[in-house]
Amino acid sequence: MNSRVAAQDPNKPLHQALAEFRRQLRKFLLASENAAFEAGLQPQQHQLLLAVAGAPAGRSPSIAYAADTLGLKHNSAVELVDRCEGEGLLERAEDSEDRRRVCLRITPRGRKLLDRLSHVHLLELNSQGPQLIESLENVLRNQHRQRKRTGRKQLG
Amino acid sequence: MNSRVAAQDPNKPLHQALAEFRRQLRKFLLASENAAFEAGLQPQQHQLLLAVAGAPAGRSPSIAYAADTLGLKHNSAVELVDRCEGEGLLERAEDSEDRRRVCLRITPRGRKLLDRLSHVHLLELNSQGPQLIESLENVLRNQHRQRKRTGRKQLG
DNA sequence: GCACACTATATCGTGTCACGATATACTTTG
DNA sequence: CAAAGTATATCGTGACACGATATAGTGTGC
Repeated sequence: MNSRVAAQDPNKPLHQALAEFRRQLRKFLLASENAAFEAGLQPQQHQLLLAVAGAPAGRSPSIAYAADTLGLKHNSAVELVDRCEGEGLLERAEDSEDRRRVCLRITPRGRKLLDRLSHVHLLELNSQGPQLIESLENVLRNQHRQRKRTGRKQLG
Repeated sequence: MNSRVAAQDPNKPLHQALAEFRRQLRKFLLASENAAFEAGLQPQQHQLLLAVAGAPAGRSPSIAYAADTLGLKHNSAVELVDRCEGEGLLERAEDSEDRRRVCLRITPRGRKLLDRLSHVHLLELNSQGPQLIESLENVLRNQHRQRKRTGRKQLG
């Protein structure tokens, strides 16, 4: 065995596929961050605006909602909102139903920036989305090959 | 005009679609980070291992390669390698062709952890990959609707 | 074979941000 | 209204990415 140079690591194809997928992911995320920077926002600020603007119809976008959506702890969300509010991107408003809650509302300025950013993202995804999908599908194709070696150890 | 409660923001469908896509993305990224933590690694350490293990055949994985792949500056990559090396996940080796370069090599321990993580990621993507793709395609569908309002301002 | 520009890696001080622990404000329940 | 539960806020800490800078190796012209 040990055909030629290869056969070094039977998991290599999987690692390569996953690495390529992450590469595509990062490419998009980097483009997104750059777009945010160019608009004068921190990436996280953009994400918060998007989360608030994209909140499902019936749901009032609170701090807790933001934390959940962005995968942050409550306190981190509070701080992020502080920063956004400080730059006039959004504002805290009273929640009519529960006065413990804060209802986040995007300012005209924030909305304008977000609209522009969303447009940029649409274009970006339109152009590199297919590659992203392909790299993901390529990972999944790997799974089939995996099955026949489930349980085996790599040769030590 | 102003039909019912809606019509508040003509960009809302786009924002919602993008927000949902980011939500899917974060779901995967969070799952990935958790998997890394459970293996005792920082997410970035996992990414570095994956990048090194998934390097294209001919390419020797240097610091610069790592920085480029992970979207980091050189110095940040150096620090990340320091941390990984400190935990015995990989080691610096001499590059035979260019002695300025460092050739990153995964240790047996690092490889074992990475193999396990890649397997977990494969399962994860197999189960939530389709949703990710769908949310992305849903964003792209939005683009068609966009065309007919290009250039118009939202009603003030 | 040495001065030069160029590239790769390393070090250090700084700033941002997420976090845990904790505090405060409001709601609900009894 | 007391107690328990939930939402938001504050503060100190730590991880990490960065810019600026330093060091080491490579290639070129002469």
